[in-house]
Amino acid sequence: MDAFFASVELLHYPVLRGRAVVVGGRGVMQPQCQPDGSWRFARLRDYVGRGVVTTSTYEARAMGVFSGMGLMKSARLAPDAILLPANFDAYRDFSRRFKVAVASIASKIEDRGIDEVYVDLSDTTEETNVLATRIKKAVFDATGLTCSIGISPNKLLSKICSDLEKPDGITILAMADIPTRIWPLPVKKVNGIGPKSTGKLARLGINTIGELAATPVEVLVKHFGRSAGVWLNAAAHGLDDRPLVIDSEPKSISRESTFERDLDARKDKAELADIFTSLCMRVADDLKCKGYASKTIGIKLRYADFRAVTRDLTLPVRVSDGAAIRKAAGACLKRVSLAQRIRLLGVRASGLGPVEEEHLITDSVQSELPF
DNA sequence: TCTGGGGTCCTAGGACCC
DNA sequence: TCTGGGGTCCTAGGACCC
Repeated sequence: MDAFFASVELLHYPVLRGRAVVVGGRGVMQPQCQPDGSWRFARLRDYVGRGVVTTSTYEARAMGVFSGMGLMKSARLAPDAILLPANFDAYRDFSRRFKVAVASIASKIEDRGIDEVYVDLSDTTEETNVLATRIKKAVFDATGLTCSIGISPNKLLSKICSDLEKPDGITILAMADIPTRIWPLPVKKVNGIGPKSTGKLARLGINTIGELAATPVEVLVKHFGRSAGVWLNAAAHGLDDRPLVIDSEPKSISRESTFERDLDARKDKAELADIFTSLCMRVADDLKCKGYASKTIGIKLRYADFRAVTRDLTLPVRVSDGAAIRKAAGACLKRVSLAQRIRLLGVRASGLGPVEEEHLITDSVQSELPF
């Protein structure tokens, strides 16, 4: 989907079309309808806090404002940009609608988060461009939103080329097009090559996917290890044999919160305890809502210097209630240093499985006996 | 004025078992 | 006296993605 969250907001506030608009932050003022029928919006320049840009319109991107950037920093680039609070319920609703629309045309779908899917079109006989146009129309009819589609022999290439003609694009790519269309691109366009790998490759003088393809695999293996080196080489040649993952179960469920100011384990004890308990309760709610229980409870702390630590505790049986989660998370908390100020606290449940019934737990305890 | 929140996957070491 | 090899589970950290 193109600038998904921002585009959903524009459906709601069409007066903002063509403007630099940013979605993000916490405690951002909801747009207010004036007596004369006009809207009053928050401005980026007035934001104070630790929020980041969740999505920005293409007009805002043209000013250098991208996802993940601190709002205070982006305010220097685009002080007059409109700032809207995120409305995740609406985005989830539009997400469901766009996926249903795609599914009405192609049933083999891999869910890749709120605004992306992979679709297997290999069984179709329809002309590719016609098919892509039909999918885009179905999505637009269902949501009023545009998307961009990349069609290629595999997921790696489709992901890259879906981005080439954004917004509202269709890009069809064959293996023979790789030298002209893929190799000139920077390596970070490959899904899986992030900031760290991009930096490391740059230090080796490798900046484009073509330069990566021209690098002997032994050189890559030497610097990135066997597994990553071989993968980098294959990716640069557009090779990817991963199948679509049609149905998948969640592996973990977590909640975390960054504080408005860094908190001190001693001075802000009560506040931290409240936040910690509430995170545990939210994880418990999420687990129950989705019908899971968790064998491993973990915590995450981020200190004022942005260093993060995690601790895990695996329990004898899966749990899903807030009290049990809090108890396990509390035990994890005892194993981290609380000498430094804290900016983030998180609670995570993994090792997910069905909620165990009382008699099953008893059975399993009994069966543990060695006689 | 640094840097959200919800995830997945990988690596690597140690415990433990057969 | 100087000690295998394979497998699984657990833990911690880190890279990456949406």
